[in-house]
Amino acid sequence: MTSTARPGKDVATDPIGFEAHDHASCISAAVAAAEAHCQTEGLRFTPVRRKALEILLQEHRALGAYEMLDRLREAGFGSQPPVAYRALEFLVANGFAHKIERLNAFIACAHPGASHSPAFMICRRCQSVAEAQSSPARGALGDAARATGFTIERTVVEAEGVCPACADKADA
Amino acid sequence: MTSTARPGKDVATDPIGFEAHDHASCISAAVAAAEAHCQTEGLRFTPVRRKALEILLQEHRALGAYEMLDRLREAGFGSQPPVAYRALEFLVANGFAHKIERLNAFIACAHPGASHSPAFMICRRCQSVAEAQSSPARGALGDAARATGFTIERTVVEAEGVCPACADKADA
DNA sequence: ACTTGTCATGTTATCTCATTTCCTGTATCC
DNA sequence: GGATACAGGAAATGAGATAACATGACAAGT
Repeated sequence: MTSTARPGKDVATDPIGFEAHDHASCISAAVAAAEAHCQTEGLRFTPVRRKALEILLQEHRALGAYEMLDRLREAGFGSQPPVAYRALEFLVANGFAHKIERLNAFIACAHPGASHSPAFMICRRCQSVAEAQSSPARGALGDAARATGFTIERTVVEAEGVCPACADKADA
Repeated sequence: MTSTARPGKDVATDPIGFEAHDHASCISAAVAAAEAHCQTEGLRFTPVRRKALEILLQEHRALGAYEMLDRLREAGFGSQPPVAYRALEFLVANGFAHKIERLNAFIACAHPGASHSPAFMICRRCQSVAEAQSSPARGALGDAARATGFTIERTVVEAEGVCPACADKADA
């Protein structure tokens, strides 16, 4: 994992997105954006859901459902799996988070609001995940779909490899 | 050997999977091809591995590891999870099968021998899976990887949607 | 023929991930 | 107030995956 496993502090150069972040403000901004979105859509941004999103943003990495459950329990919420799964399902359904199929884990959306067909780069060394955009329907896959009459509704695009930080470590 | 699935020949770009098959012969052909490949590569195409591949080919759909385990047990092999997982791992490692991350399930490779960066189309109604080719490293994802210094080693590309057969059913 | 190393298989136990089911509270609408 | 729809809590279980260890098959080296 990352060198600095201290949530909430000194994350300024956190390599996880492969870039630097002003973490504290990106959290509050994302939460506020989610809240606003829920308001306009008539969705309920309840305490568990808010807390789950905060946790994902704070960790800034892919979190398993049971890790999420631990955090939620610490925060005083229910401690049974469905509590975490329901909150995560809500976040994913509304574009505030994504599920990384390869890891069976969840991560806060890095581009909330943006039109979404996300792609992920997963470091097999440090497990860090970076989010990018993709348009898989416009490549060979799209051609195949059109040729067979398959209707694409959603895509999972996940690249596994080595992030720059781990590559550097290996060189040294 | 059959009309549609000739391993080793250049069917590589056919998005097969939502089409008719001469099943019996496509199974034996694929098994024979796998056997030949193992021979030349010095790999051991043991009874469990052969049976596992036959099962995948026969079912012609994505099979969970425990379903596979059930079939293997019926066929007189060991009945503990590692038996199935090891056989599946061998098949995947050698390109005879693929794992569908979205389903946590395994399917026989539709283009054995072809250079492999597979993409899948998964019907959310009937769970059928078709295999196509993809080159995700050449699109937006590849650009993002180069921009950040991420080295792509492997990609998972899975599209979820509705297959032509199920779409027809819905129309009717 | 015997030993050694390697790989495959079998088995137990355990771990992680995910869902079903049922019940309770609480907003909202009429 | 009563109906209804949704959210959350809790129990139990299902489903996916692996660690750890023992045994068996087989080829290579002596």
